[in-house]
Amino acid sequence: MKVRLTNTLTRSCEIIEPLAGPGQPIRFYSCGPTVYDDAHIGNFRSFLNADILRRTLELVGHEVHHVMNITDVGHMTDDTNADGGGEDKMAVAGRRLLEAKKAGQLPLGTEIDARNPYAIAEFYAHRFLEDARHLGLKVAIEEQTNPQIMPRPSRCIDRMIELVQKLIAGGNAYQASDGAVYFDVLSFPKYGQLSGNTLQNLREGAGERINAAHQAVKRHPADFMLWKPDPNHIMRWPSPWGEGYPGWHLECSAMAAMLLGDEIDIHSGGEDNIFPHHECEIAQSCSAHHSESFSRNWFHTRHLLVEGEKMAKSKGNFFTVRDLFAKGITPAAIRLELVRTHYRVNSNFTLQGVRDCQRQVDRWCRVREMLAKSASAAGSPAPRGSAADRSAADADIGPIASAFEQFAEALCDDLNVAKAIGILNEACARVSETTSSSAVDLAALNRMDSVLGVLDRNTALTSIAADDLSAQVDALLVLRQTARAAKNFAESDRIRDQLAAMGVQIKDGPQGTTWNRA
RNA sequence: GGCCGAGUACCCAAGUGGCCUAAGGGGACGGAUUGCAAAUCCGUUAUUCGCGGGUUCAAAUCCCGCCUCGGCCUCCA
Repeated sequence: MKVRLTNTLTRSCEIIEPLAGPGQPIRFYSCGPTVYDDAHIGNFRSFLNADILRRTLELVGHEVHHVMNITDVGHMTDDTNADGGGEDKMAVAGRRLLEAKKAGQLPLGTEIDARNPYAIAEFYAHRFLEDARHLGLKVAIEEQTNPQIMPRPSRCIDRMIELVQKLIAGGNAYQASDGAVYFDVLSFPKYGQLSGNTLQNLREGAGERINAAHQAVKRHPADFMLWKPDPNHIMRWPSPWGEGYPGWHLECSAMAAMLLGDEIDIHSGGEDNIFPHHECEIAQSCSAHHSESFSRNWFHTRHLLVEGEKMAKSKGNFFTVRDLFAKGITPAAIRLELVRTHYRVNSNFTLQGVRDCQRQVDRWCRVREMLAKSASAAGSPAPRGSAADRSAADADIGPIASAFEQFAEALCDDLNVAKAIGILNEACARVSETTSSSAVDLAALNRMDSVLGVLDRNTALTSIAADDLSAQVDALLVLRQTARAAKNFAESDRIRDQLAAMGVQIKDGPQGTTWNRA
């Protein structure tokens, strides 16, 4: 089975085969977060779709070398001056942290030097990795044993300087009269191929955000910065062009080449990365390495709306994943809500949608428990490798196992997650408790979940405060059970109402009463 | 102005020329179950695909026009 994926560069759906040859790993680079604040659900939609792609490639047997950067350098606040002006976002984050500290809003035990940009980046990078692992981002889980797969640009400045030197030597970059080094877009005729923003189109567009004074020193208005000398900047390094900092397109070109090679298979990011970021990366990488292409396939996830509107702090519809964890929503439900809409369509994140996903995952978990119970009761081992064993298992193939091919095929078809979910649901409805195929079905379900990544993540992250609650709830449930045994239903219902007022919903089952936060 | 997407039931969403009188989930409604609930399980829930034309034996799917929404055009996932 082969994975087909829409390539932004060619605008067509293409089969993914390792560039290095059959059986070789797929080299996959994802643009990761910039760590001057907590990542929000929109960021995670893009990261999780990259994760689904990676897991789908693995499902069909590819080895995937996946790298995701954690950007801690080079982002400016001032959008009217794209050539490196404005304030460093780390400096702004430091001020914000300082204010939060004064207001007593930082979590207990947080000690951070808000004047040190590296400490700020480290603080948010750590929080990002926590969030990412909760949501099952495989690259972040692997990072624990192999830290280099999530590189930090601040530790790769040498590679960036080398790249700039190569570009200058090759005639693709120049130092302007303001001291900054710029990429010469006229030296790269394919500029604009990815985004459609060809130099011709850019000129017609006559962007109003271009600052005339800065444009004056450049050979072409679209030339972009590679190195900015600035002895007063909060994060700066020595370079042949003076102490300063690198342009923000440089990091991915340098780190992808360092960790994956000059040409890679797939490069991903959010749709807003298409231009200018990825367009500029292509120009830099191809020019520096004298190669035809930088990445064979470009994978872009469209933006997320929240409750039908563009996400914005001022609208009150801005969520970080931590906000949602705090509401008692499980990581699995958030993960599913963020990946169930096709990656090439804008999705609309809603709290209702998260609840839908929660119920969906709960149901799959129940099916899995049932299969596990039934399989262990039957004592039937998972099918072994021998031909005889396998044919015996085939005779007994259950609804989930027989849906597996279709499920995988849906994912291979440009990551049709919604269709795959539909196939799984139909199969779940046909699972019965008395079946001799439980072990086979269970194995198939677990394989499906190796892509969905939700079944082992369906537990709410509880806080310290929650433990007090559970002690109270348990005490009330004992009282209620006593009342019910005495057929004092008025009292038992009163206790149930009291629990409901505490935000606790209860279920009477054959094994006793269970509860959860409503 | 340039480039790129999208409009399918109350909500989310699959379907890109005939197997579509349109998957799947949520909700709602009906049934089973329950002391009553909740949860669970079963069933019902779009003759119709933004609007108007056209092509075709056949259109949600192709073509033309229109309307609406979203993204990018040097902060951004």
